[in-house]
Amino acid sequence: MGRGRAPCCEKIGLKKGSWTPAEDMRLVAYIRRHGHGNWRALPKQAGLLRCGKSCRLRWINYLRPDIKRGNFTMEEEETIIKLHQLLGNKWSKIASRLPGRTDNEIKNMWNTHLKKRLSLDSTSSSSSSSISSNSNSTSSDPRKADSDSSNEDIDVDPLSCPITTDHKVFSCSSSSSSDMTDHQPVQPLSESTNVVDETDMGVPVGLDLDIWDDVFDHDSWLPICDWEGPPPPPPEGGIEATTVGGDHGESERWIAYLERELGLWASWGDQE
DNA sequence: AAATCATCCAACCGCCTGTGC
DNA sequence: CGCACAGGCGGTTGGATGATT
Repeated sequence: MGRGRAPCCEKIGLKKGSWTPAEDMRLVAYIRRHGHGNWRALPKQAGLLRCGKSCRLRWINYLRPDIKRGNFTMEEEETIIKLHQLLGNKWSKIASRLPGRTDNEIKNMWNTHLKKRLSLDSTSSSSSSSISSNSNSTSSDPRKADSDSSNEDIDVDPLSCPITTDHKVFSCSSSSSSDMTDHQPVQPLSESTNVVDETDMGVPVGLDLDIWDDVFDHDSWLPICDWEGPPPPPPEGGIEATTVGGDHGESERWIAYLERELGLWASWGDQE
């Protein structure tokens, strides 16, 4: 690209802006059923009036079941700072060392919190803080930082893989070049486990999806929270790594969680 | 209570890279 | 080898929300 390539999608008639819960559910349903082999073709096949890029971004940054949401821990922040020293603005590489965190999330975290914090640190203690000195050089102009020879060749993880914090961790069986945004495409569900129904609004039910660690007991996978009560708390504890094709109970629990997260619970209840 | 300002973060945009033909 | 395409990345934007006046 960069060679006069046409836009990734027809701009006309495609929706932009925030995603609605129904769109989210439709996207999740499609990906869990068919995988995402071709992002450009996906929205059409899934019946979404969205650009393929938009679908991909939404999936990676928000809908992927292995996303860890909630505040960054101190360990995570320190990890980001250290990795930024090494890698510069290579957010996807940094994200690959922080299981459950997306490059976008880390980038936002850096721009809104860590950069300020480091600049404050550097001014308050003008002594030789390697972090502040390095971050200054990299954050001012990331492209320069990228071309810096010290950052250039860090393709292989200079640290052990991955840097873990107190949360659930992905297996690191894949090669070092992979990262969180570069997982193998989600595999379609097998027919036997693939029970996807769609309501009139395209909301799937019976998906085989993963579940939050905080929401379900790890051994029994029974819900910890009261499902008849208020919605479950935000998944601050992170989510277990994906195991596509797990048992059906997982599906239902996950979809129940999604329904609540996306605010579809009430509307579904109305429909039934 | 209303207006204004500041902050956060989801999403978009444009460019780059990798791959197949 | 060159081209076209798709995926991916990083920078930026703008709406939403919270804080302050």
